Amino acid sequence: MQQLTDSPLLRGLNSPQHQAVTLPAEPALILAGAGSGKTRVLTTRIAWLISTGQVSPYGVLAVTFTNKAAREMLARLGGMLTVNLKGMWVGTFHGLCNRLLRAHHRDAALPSTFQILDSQDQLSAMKRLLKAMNVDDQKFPPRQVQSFINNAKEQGLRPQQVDDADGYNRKFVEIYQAYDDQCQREGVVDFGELLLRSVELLKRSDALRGHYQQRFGHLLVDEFQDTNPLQYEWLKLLSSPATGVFAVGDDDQSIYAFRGADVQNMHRFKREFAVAHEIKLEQNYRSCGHILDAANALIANNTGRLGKNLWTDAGSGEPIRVMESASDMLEAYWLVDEIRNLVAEGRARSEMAILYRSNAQSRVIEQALFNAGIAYRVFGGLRFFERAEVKHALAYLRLMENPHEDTAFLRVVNFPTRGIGARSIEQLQDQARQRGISLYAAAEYLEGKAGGAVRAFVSVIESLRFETQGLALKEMVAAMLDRSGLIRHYETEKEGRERIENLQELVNAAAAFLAEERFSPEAPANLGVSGANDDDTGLIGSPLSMFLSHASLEAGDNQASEGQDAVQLMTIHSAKGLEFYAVFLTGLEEGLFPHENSISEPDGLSEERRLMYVAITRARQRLYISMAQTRMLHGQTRYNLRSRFLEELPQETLRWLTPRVDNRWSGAGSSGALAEASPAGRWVRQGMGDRGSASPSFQKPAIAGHTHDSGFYVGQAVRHSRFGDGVILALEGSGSEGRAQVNFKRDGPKWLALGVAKLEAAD
DNA sequence: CTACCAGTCCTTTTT
DNA sequence: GGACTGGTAG
Repeated sequence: MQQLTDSPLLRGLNSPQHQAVTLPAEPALILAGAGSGKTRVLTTRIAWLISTGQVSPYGVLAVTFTNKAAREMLARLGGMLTVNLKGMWVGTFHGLCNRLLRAHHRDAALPSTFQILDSQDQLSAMKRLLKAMNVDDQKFPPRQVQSFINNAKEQGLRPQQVDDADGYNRKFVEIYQAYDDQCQREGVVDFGELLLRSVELLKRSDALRGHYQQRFGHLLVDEFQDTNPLQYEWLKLLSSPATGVFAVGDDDQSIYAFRGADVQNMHRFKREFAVAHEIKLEQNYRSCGHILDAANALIANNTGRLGKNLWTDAGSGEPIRVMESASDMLEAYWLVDEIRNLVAEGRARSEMAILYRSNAQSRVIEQALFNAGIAYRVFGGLRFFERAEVKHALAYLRLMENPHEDTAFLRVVNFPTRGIGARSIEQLQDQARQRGISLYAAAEYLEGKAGGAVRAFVSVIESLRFETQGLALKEMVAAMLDRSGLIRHYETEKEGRERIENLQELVNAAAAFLAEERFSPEAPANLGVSGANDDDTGLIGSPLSMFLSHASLEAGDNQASEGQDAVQLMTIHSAKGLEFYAVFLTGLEEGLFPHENSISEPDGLSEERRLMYVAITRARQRLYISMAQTRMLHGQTRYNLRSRFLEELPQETLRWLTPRVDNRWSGAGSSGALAEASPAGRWVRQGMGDRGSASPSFQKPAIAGHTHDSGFYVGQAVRHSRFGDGVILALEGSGSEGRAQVNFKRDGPKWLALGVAKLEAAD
C-alpha cells in the first residue's frame, strides 16, 4: 500500500488534495474552491488510479462541460502517464453522449448518419415548423418555443411529461411534440436530445446500462455544480453501487442556473449516492489575502451553502482599489489610464482583464482602448463553425451524409442562387408534406421549371455523394467547395475575400481533424445487445460524420486573434476558470450588477452574488472595482447607485481612489465631490491615439441631465406620497403623458405615470 | 431578389 | 444605441 501513496504523482499536493486524489473507489464530493488546484486534483486522481493499476484507461469516464476543459485534462494526463489513453472516455457531456448514440444508434432509434443541430440550426428548424403548423409566431415566438423545449429536455421531460394543465402550455407542448417528430423524420438531434436520448437509452436497456456500469469503475465529474437534472440522471444511470463517482465542484461558483444548472444536485448527490467522503479544498494558490477576504465576506451573505472558506499563506497583498466615475465613458478612460500605468510597470497586457456583467458594456471600453491604441481582445461573438459561409459549407457536407435533413437542404438549396425562389420551395414543401418524405426526395415529383432547378441542385449533391466516396476528408471538402459553387459565389462578392479564407480554413480543419487520430480502434466490446454496434470505443462512423459531429459540438474559438499581447475583455461568466495578474471589475452598479432582472427571480440575488464571487477570485495580485454614476443603456442615460455588493466587502480590504460618498443620489452634490476628486482635465485627453478618425473630444457629462417639459429632470430628488423619497432615473414621453422611473430609497426603482402619480420635487 | 425602412427588443452561455 | 426582424418598394 505504501507505493500507492508514495507515487511521484502525489508530490507537492497539500493534505486535502492528497487525500482526495487517493480516495478509495467510493462516491466522493470534492468541494474545490476557486484557485484551489481543482483540475490538478482531478487529473492526478485519474493518473494515480491508472498508474497504481486500480483501473485501466478503458474503465475511466471523465466528463466536463467544455471542450477546452476536456482537452486540458487530456493534455495534463498525457504528461503524467505513458500508457495509451485512447480507450478512456474523456469529453463533454454532449461529446460522450454523441459517442454513445453513434455506437448504439439502432437501439436509440436513430439513423447511423444522424446529424447534430446547434442552436442556430435548431432555431431555423423551429421557424420552419411553426410556419408549417400555422402557428401565430407573435403569440409563440420561435425563440421562446425553443427555450421552452430546451428547458423541458434539461429537466428530462418529453412532451407527454410536461405539465400542460393550463391552456397556454398546451400549445407549447403540442409544438414540442411536432418538433420532436420533425427531428426524428429528418434524422437530427439537438443538444438537449443528445442527453435525453442517451438517458432514455440507458434507462430502457438493462444490458447496455449493465455493460457501461460494469465498464466504468470510475466516473469523474468536473464542475459538478453546473449539472442540470438530466445530466445528473445520466450520471446516475452510468453508476452502480460499486462505481467510484468522484464529483468535483464549488457551489459558490454556480452561475448557470439560467441554463438549467441546479446546485441542488450537489445536495442530492450527497444524499442519493450516499457520499462517504466530502473533502474541502480551501487553500488558494492564486490570489492574495485581501482579495480572498473580500470574496469570503461577500459570499458569506448567501445562505444554504455547503460551506467553505478560502485561505492563503501568500500574505495580504495589495488592497482592492475602488474607483467611482461620473460616467461610463470616464470609467473607460480611467481604465485606459490605469492600464497604461501597469504597462509602464512592465506588466503584460494579456495579464490584465476587464470584466463586465453584460456584453453591452464592452462598447464604451473598446472605444476608449481603441482610441488609446491599446491592443485588446474581446471574448464572445461568432465562432469559426458558426460563421455563415462555414455553415453553408457544412450544410452541403451534411446533405452528402444525410440528404434528408431539411434544415441543411433549405439553407443551401438556393445558395448560391439557382433561381429557386420562395414559390418553388413552397411547392416542394407541399409535395414533401403530402408524401411524408424529405424535401430532397420530393424533388423528383416537382413539375415544371422549378422542378428542373431543384433537381439540378439535387444532382449536385448526388454527384458529390458518390464521386467523393473513398476520397480523403480534405479532398471531399475541397470538392464540395468547388462543386457547390460557394467559392465562385464569394469571388464575385465584395466582402468575399475573408469568407473564402474561412472556407479555405475549413479545408485545413478537415485535414487537421483526421491527423489528430482521436479515435483509434481497439478491442471492441461484445455487448450481446441486439442492434448494438460492436464497437463502442473505436471509430464511430465515417470520417465525414465524425467531422460534422465535431463541427456541431465544438464551435471553435470564440476569441479574436490570439498570440498578440492584448488586454482581455469578457463577461464575468466567460472569465470563470481563468485568472489574471490584474482584474478590472467594472460596472458595479445596482440594476446592472446585480442585474435588475435577477432581483425578481427566485434565488436570483444569490446567483448574482456568486457571480461577483467568481469575478473577485479571478485576480491574482490586483483587483480594481469600478462603477459609473451615469451610464448609457438602451439609448438613454441611466443614473445608478453603487452596487450593494460593494457594501458587502470589508472596508479594510478596500482602498478608495475616489472619495467614498453616501450611496444615495442628492442632486448635484455628489457630482461636485467627484469633480473635485478627478478634475476633468485629467480625463479629457487630446490626441489619444492615431487610429480611428477624429480624435475624441469627450466632455464631462452633465450629471443633472436636462430639464424635461414635465418640469422634472433626470437625477432630481423627488418625493411621492406613498413611496417616499427617491431620485428620477429616467424620463419618457412629455407633459402629463410622460412617465418617470424613480429610484425610491425604500422600494427601489419604479415607473410612474406623471399624469397620475403625485410626484413633487424634494428640495 | 435586393434594398431600405420602421418597429422591437435588449443578462449571463456551452454544447 | 444598435442588432435584428418583418414588411414593402423598386
